[in-house]
Amino acid sequence: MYQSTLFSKTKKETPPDEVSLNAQLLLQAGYVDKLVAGVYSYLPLGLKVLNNIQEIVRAEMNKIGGQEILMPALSPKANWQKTGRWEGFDVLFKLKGSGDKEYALGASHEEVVTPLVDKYVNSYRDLPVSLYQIQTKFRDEPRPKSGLLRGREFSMKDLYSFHRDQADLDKYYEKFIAAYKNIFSRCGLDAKLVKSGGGTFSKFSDEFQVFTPHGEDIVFSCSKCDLHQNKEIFAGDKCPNCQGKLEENKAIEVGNIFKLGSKYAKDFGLTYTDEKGQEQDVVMGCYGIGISRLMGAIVEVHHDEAGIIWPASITPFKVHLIPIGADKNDEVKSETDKLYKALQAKNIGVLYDDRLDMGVGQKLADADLLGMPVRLIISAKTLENGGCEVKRRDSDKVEIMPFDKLVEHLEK
RNA sequence: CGGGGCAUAGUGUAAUGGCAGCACGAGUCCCUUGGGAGGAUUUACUCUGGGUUCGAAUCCCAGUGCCCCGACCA
Repeated sequence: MYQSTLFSKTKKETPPDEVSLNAQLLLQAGYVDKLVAGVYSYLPLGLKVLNNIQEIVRAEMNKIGGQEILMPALSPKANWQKTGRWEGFDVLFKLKGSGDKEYALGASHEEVVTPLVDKYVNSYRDLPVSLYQIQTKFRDEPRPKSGLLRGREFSMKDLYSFHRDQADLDKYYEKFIAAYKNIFSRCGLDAKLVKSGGGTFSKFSDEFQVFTPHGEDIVFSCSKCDLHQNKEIFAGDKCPNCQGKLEENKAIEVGNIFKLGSKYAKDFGLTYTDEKGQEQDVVMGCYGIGISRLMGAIVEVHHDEAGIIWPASITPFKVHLIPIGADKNDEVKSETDKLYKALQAKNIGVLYDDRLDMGVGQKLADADLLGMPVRLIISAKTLENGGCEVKRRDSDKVEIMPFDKLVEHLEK
């Protein structure tokens, strides 16, 4: 993509009132725009990142048998009354339509998915089944904060699994833990599985937490046995497993999985008939990942003083191509154009800084801020040296590489 | 939902109760290309509603919004 045509622009100054790093960097670099507290627009580059994260999540969910659907964001009051969450879910957005009919904006989808599954699941032969969606969630948080980490409207993947009994759920639950670990590591994050307090309907849950100084959760980790527990449920000073010493860390919750049991199945009469002709309650699990929060968490972890450092797996473009002196030097211009086409032909994502009226300092500062993993510079100097300068965003090492080797090198 | 801070041009900031200014940006022109360069010229601003005052960006009251701390986070 030509940078001169890019809708968003970087800002010279960091937003002065933002403290959280992901908010500062994503706003300054023009990845997102804030409409009101906790509500963001995703601009062209930001949406690319979000989509890349979604694709990783999709791939891992599909791999373990998840089937993607899309449920409505709007749902009728009656469904929420059935589960007791019309009144019981503090952050639920409620609204009135014509004829004073009342609705909720989806804050979670048990109230939609359970009656949906009830229409199709009748027999033990129909189980297990896993349905997921990637959708905008709405929660009227009392205090949105920290950029993308806690919003009133955010992108979430929620999967619901349905089983004939607890043993089957337990078996699947382990698969999800493995899939979640893959997702986070593919996104460049080291997420720890943390035991945590559950909500109203389950005694405990498992959270995936990324340790960073700007997290809002506190996690106790055992130095000996790799047990991690949320402060919510545990506040002693020794590991309950092995009496090892505990370390306290701040962390961001990027995923949360629950065993729901039959609570929602009972509310909606979701049952199946077993081999003996007996009617049984379906057992459910629920598995969430905050897609937009994940994007914020990645920035919290991957950055330096100059800007963002995107992991290659989710970067909007792999390469930032920057000519220097292209308006004066025809060869610089033509070689850069040629390389741009060659990279595109190989499907290597490339942002071409073709802005002619911009000083080199500004271009390089933009490149650092925007954070593409590979920076390529072509100038009279690099052409004299036989090629193009290659620098990775996460290192200070600079090397000159001939054009014929370059494309091949970048394909790796 | 309790507490604190802040609110001036598109952005960032200045102005004892007395002519709202500067920088960046944006427009036009010139110049410039290895770390936000320079010149000429144009452009645009006091969150909302009340009050005090001869006079309010400035003081007072209310509201709204943003950020931060806490509570909350199925």
